Amino acid sequence: MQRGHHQNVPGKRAPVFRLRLLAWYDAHARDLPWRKNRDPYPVWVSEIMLQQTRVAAVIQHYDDFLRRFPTVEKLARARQSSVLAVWSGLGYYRRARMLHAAAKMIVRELHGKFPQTSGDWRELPGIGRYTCAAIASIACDEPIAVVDGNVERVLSRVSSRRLSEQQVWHAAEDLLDRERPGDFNQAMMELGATVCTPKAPACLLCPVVELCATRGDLPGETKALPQKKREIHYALDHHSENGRPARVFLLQRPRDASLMPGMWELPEISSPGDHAKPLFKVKHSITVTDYTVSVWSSSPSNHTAGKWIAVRQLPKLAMTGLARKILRKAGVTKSAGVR
DNA sequence: AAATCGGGGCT
DNA sequence: AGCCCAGATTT
Repeated sequence: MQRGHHQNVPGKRAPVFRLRLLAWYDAHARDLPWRKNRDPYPVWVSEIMLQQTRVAAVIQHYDDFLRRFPTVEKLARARQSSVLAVWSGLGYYRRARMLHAAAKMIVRELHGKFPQTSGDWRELPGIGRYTCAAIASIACDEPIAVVDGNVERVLSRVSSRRLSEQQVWHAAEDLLDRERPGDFNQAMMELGATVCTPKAPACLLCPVVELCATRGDLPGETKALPQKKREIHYALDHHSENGRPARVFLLQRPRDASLMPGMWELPEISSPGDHAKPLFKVKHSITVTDYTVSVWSSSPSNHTAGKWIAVRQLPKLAMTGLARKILRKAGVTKSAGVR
């Protein structure tokens, strides 16, 4: 009887939780591009893009990606470099390679038919415990719960306990609305992203505040990763024709580099040399390092390796996000919308 | 279990 | 200047 410790939202209150959460979601769900339908392909693409990536960042790439690769067949037929070019700036480029590999598997091995269960989705590269459940609940209506950073935070606040990974998944499964699993999962994440935020949660706006044990406090510890700082210098060299940028000198990263292998970037220079001032500076953070980037005007004679790339080709080139940012800021390329 | 993989936006 | 995000894979 008093064994109810293991229940996070007590069983009797779980139906109320579902009702209020879904009613809130029906009224407040953000109008996101991947919520236009429940077709497996766009849902799958969105879930891969959303791995460890904020909604706002995904929105900037999602429509471009689907325009370029409207079907799994088109994606499977594409070159990897084309896929990476559209992915450029989104980060975690392994996701793009695995998405591409999975598309080939779906076309060649599954004859273009998408998996219909979370277990079958799980077999594909780039799809782990979270993603297979997210896709299957949304696109296949399979009653399976997801746990991401949002869900974990919501559930630990609601229960006022720090839960092991096993416990979180169990709690999410208990709470799941089995009639509308896809909406329920998205509602949990939406609540975490927009109301039950890491800091300063908006409990006054929360549909389940009355069922919440903490109402804002988060039990347990936070893990702090040390963020290193580095300065780095790049050489920017470009030709102009008719007063417009025509070609730019770029370098391809080694194919076997662990970080962004095979992608194009500006040549790095060890020191600024005699130049008094860089063209400009930008800030950029990758993995655990915050870079202060200085961009220097440079003459061709300094270059040994690398290639002159036509500016018109740049949108189709697998460039690093930093290179894209620099070229945009330098006025070599226009704003992000160019295809 | 821990390390690795991008990048950016908010506090 | 931290923090941390609709995680998966490798070691």
